[in-house]
Amino acid sequence: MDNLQHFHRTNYCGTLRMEDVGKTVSLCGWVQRQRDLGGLIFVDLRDRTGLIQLSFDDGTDKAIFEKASSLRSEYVIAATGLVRERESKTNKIPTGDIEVYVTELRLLAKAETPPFEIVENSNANDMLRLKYRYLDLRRPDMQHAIATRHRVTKIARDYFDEQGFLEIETPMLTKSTPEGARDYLVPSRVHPGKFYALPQSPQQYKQLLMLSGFDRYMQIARCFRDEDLRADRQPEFTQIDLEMSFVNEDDVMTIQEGFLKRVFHEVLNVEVQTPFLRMPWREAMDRFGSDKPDLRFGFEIQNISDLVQNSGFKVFAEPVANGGSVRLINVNGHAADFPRKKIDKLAEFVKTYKAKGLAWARLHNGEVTSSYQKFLTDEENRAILECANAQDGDLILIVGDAKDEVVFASLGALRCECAKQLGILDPMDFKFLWVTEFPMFEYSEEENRYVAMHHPFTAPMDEDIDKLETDKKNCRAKAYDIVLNGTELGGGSIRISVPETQEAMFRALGFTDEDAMERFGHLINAFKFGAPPHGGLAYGLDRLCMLMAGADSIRDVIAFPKVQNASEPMTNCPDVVEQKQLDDLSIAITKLEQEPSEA
RNA sequence: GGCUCGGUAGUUCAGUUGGUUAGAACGCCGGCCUGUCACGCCGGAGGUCGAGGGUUCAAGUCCCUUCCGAGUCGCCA
Repeated sequence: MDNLQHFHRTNYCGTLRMEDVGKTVSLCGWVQRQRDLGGLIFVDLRDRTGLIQLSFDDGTDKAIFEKASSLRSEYVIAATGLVRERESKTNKIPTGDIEVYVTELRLLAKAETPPFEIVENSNANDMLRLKYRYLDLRRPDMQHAIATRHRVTKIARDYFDEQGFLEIETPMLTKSTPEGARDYLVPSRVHPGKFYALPQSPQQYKQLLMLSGFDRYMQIARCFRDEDLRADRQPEFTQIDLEMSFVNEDDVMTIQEGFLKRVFHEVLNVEVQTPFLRMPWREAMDRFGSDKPDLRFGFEIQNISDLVQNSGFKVFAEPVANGGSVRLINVNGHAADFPRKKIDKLAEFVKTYKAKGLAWARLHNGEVTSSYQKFLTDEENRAILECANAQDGDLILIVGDAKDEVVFASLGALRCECAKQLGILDPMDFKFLWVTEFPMFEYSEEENRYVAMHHPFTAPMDEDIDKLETDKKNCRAKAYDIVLNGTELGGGSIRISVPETQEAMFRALGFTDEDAMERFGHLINAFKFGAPPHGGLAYGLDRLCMLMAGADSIRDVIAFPKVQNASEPMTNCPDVVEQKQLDDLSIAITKLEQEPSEA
């Protein structure tokens, strides 16, 4: 094995071009592939910038030629040689017109055959990729995704610095919060039986920083939530966290639009139009059945409750009579794409969202077939199609339920599912939207009370302040989410800065004064000492990067992510610890996980 | 916790109504080869069909249990 003594890299592989012909260069990297033609050997050398071809022939020193002959995929080498034009140029990679004719070759490390090929667009399964994540990260698309993430955070720091924000770190060991997600707990050794919590977000600290007068704060903040995973949810994730003093909603949103415009321009060369569309939560629900609507396509929701409430068809009439509604979407122009079998699948799909069924009408070749028309009068049938603005070729999908939430959830998910199945979603078409005027509260069936939809420090809209305790259902918040292509990119609000309002909020949530003091005493006390009006926002950095990288999961933009059961296949954490460690922490294990059999 | 889909050479997959010795491609190993670039040609090795149990003369295939993964509902202030 060779070493690097007196060897100095002069260039990265993927950056060499025709104008470098004639130069002597020294390169380092991994062997992508070796092609031994007998008296002639080619080696594709890879580093983080790309590939370059090395060549060896009968003019090459014999020892070097033999060494080149022994090279295998993923061996680590260093080579010095002359950049020259290739004899035949068939390769379209950026360095495809040149090669390096090697005069010195050092073998720095051998490599076992990797469990999957180190190539772009690997189709190796996720588990295998994660078990050997360090190899997976060698692949060009992962290198690109991680580099993209770096650029996004770099631009965030630059942009917000220019806007007068200070980057300030907040603690990772904090106090457990009563509402919201489950906390990850950290036992205290010096306080037996007591625990820190890892932060779900730096929310309270950043508000206190406003109180301290820092005026504009930002942090690339790691956050932790002990909840089940999703394609866009990891137990630890990263926020671009921001807070500003002496601002209203407009001020916050305008600053953010500037940031997103710049990130998309600099990273993707995509020009984003500002200001973004703004839409009250109520309208988003009514039109799209979602608080994070994807605006890349139509299929908007129409309410047909009035048209069918008196019909003899119980499936339509009863939901309305019981306080719910009947609504439809028109998947216009796509009746032919949804034969009966596919509609049946969609009916199964909406059951996921607790819909009892799916009524439908297809307008195809001048004929109307539907699952419900025989139960309705001609007039009712006509009214429904009219309301849907139905033309020949359209597909109408109808859901009714005594609970509006079920209707919205079903149709909201259905319109996205249809668009997905139709393949009309362009990942490089970026449609931003601010969703505003969120409800302050949502009813928790589990807890039998109203809970804060955002968090308990969110300010109510000025005109709704008196509804805080009298009309929780209709009380709206100064809260806003930034939505991109059906994904919640971030959310924020103007915070409560008036102690009396904060007290009213705690009362509204059912906290006694003692509860509130015990849990948020530091904040309540602080606010007595002169709190500036303030508000902010936090982005899910992982989601932003995922959308920018065109990835399907935030795992693809996180170097070392966790799998669905919150474990990490490479290091095998979480894992048992030694009894001594538990004893130090005064912790006794009461329930042991069953030992899994070998998979 | 629920639902759906999946687990077969190193990898990605195929495997019929249950029926001979479980296949392909790529990768890997050996040999040949002076312009390849998904090099080519010849040869070879490689399998606890996730695990356990059951039905059967016979199970990769059918049944039960279980583990693992993906998606999703619940959950995620």
